[in-house]
Amino acid sequence: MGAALSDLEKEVVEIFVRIAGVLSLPRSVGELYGVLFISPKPLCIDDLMRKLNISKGSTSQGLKILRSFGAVNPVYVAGDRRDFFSAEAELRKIVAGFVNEQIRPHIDSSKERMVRIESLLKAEDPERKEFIAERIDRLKGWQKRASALLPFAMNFVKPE
Amino acid sequence: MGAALSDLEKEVVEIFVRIAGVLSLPRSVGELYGVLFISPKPLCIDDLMRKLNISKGSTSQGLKILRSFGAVNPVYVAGDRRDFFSAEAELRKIVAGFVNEQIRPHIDSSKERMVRIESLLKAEDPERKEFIAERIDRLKGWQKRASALLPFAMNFVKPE
DNA sequence: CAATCTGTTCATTATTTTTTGAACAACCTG
DNA sequence: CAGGTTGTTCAAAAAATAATGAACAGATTG
Repeated sequence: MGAALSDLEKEVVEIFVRIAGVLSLPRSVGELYGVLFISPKPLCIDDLMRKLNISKGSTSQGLKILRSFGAVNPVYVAGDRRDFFSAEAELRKIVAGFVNEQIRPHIDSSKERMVRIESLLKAEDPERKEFIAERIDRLKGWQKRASALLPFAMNFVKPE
Repeated sequence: MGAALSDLEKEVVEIFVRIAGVLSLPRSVGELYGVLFISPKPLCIDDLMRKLNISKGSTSQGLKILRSFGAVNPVYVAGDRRDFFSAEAELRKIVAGFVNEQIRPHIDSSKERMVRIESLLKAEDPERKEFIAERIDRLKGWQKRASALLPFAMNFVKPE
């Protein structure tokens, strides 16, 4: 198990680095998941540091994030004190975890904001009121569709 | 038309600033769209600069981005040399523009990468080969589902 | 319990991203 | 075409984000 990444590993890691970018996660999180995803054996922090040339701090924090939405599972390795990890490969689980941890909070807070906006509307200048009311309705419609899309998307990701 | 934002405007802008964050767009892009979205009248660069206290450069660049995926429309105002803009309020159009401009390129490049990965697999050590082949298959499955989800999501956003 | 090993935390450093604003080009307008 | 507007560009500055690594805490082991 060499210290450096093979060409194949590099390509796979690159895929997950891109995905991390889309999801607004640090590059190192994508790197870590990529290496674990393509590794036949569970890896420990030290393996990951060496393979990716990143610091212990980044590795530890990155794994913490990956664990937080279930993208990585701890694996017990007999006779070794270190923590080992393998990539969760069931997309459904990862998506569910990610949505719950990183998406739901935003949705909730924007619902609260919408309530506030509707009460501010009342005090609005009559001239603009009609237009603004229309826009707020529209925005509510968008929000509703977005929340409806979420569970659908999660279901779309079927168990294999 | 006051220089500062009302409380209601601030709340609406805040919503779009959040959305911009999720989409990896600069804060100022969200601010600009927010102000335009809630404005009954088209606004020019100068209006936007003053309302948001941002520089002319940011305003110009932000509008350029918004135009690039059709989130903002130029509006002709008689007797005024300046360019005016209004927010595109049809979600379907914005989503379509955004997907085409910002998402498709990524999808395409990751398809190319997948081809490269499959050819690298051939040279893989037989011991690991089986496992890695399984992972690559899985990844291809994910990609396929993601591309299938896209058109569906776009269709989900129906015309009003 | 001293010595070692392992993972986490967090202040500092490095990197990336965004904003700024002055220079510029294009365009009116009289 | 001189003078005044208007929008764009881009080098430099500022701000936001991520990575580093030393200090630490807890666990294990002889």
